[in-house]
Amino acid sequence: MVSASSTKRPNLKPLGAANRRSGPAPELSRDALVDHALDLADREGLDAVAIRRIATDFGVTPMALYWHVKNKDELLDAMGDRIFDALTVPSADGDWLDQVRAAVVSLVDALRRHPGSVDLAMPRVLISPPAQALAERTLGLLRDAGFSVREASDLARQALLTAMILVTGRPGAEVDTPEPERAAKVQAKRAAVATLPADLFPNLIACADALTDCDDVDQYYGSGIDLYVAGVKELHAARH
Amino acid sequence: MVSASSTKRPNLKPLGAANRRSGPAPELSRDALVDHALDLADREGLDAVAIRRIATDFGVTPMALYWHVKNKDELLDAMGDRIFDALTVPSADGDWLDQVRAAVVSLVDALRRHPGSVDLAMPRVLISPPAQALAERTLGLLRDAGFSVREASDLARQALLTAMILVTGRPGAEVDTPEPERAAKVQAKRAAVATLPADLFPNLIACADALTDCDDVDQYYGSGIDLYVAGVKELHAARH
DNA sequence: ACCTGAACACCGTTCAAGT
DNA sequence: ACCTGAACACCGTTCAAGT
Repeated sequence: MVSASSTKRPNLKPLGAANRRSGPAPELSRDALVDHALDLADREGLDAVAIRRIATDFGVTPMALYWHVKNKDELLDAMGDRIFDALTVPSADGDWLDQVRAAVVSLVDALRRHPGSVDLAMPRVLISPPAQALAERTLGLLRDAGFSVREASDLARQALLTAMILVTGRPGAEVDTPEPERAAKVQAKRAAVATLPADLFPNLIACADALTDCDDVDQYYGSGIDLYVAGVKELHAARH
Repeated sequence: MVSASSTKRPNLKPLGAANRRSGPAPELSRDALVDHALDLADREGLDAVAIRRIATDFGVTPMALYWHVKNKDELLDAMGDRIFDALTVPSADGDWLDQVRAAVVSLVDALRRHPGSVDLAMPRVLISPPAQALAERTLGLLRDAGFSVREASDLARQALLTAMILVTGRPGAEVDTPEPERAAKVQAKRAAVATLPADLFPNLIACADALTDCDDVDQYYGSGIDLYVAGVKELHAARH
């Protein structure tokens, strides 16, 4: 019952562990590594996911990580896989278009949990089992609706891309920048628009606030998904 | 008519300049810097855009770059702006929906020229003058068609995101990975799919090739843009 | 105006060695 | 099985100094 890592600590630094905020610095393990990396990416951006940085967060030397993970790429891949682990394949009832919508919704929901690591999802979508399951379902829906292999593939890919881009490109969610300078960037954009001649750029000026911020997050995702589903519907209708 | 930089070269390395492939290593200047950085990103990915790396490409010390550019962020911003410089605002004739399509096409065409730097575009879209012009036009079209400020803003943003994602996510265009390992990654994906039970994943198996490669690039972009335009059309029709 | 030298605080990774 | 020490080749950036 002795608290882990209280014994046998070399007398180097004051403590070495949890000196970063929000870091309880738990037992080192592959899972703990991936979890911490995902958290880090969400809080400070993907660039903050550094072997050395994570090592000090765990109170350990950088090389310790190489026991649990082959190299940084493998860590990144594991993060991508972990994102899809939260994926739930929706139940198969309702209109086929509703089911397509449900698939995109579940994709968006999974990605929203780790906005800082969304870019890691694409390369793993054909490898992660839950993602494979959802892909199979979606492709089946599209194929049954009459789309060709090429069309269904393109539409399914677009579904993932849409979900990714909604999360990544959400205004007000620049994940990699801490509050002080994030506000400065938004300010810079609005300022750049504000100096424009009002007679030449009436619409841009009118939409500046709507473009740089996002009052209702759920309706933002809703309308993004609506656009995709509406596109699929229209393309399907145009096939006759 | 003496060739530039042939005089007064310190006797350090053999030559120091153009030792990287494809590098004529021209006169150092802000424009040359940005051009080279864009090329680098297209050939080897955005990570290859490093101050020190670029410096050696120009045959110069890293600190020399800081005269032409405040820091790396400013270089990245300049790259984003340069992408939009190739943007042509399409002529204003035809159906409003055709004009919306033309706007997306021109966006895609600009982004396709620098696939490695597409991610730098989003933060500059409200700051780059050509992008402002296209945004104004697009927002005007959508507003005139009856969409609200919020709707028009979301749709216009989605247009940019769609263009970005089409270029970024194009199968067979993993920009950051040189040929040897790129083929290996595609192979890994297809292998992962191939080992799946054929009775449970018929569609995924049937679509594996279509998902991992892109035979006809122009039709790929065409159908991606079609989906967006069809979505806008359907959303517009649903407003009555 | 334009560039260098030296220095600092980072980064990923390998390899041999410790327990 | 799990971690460390030392080393290597990178990275962005600052500051004082050169021409």
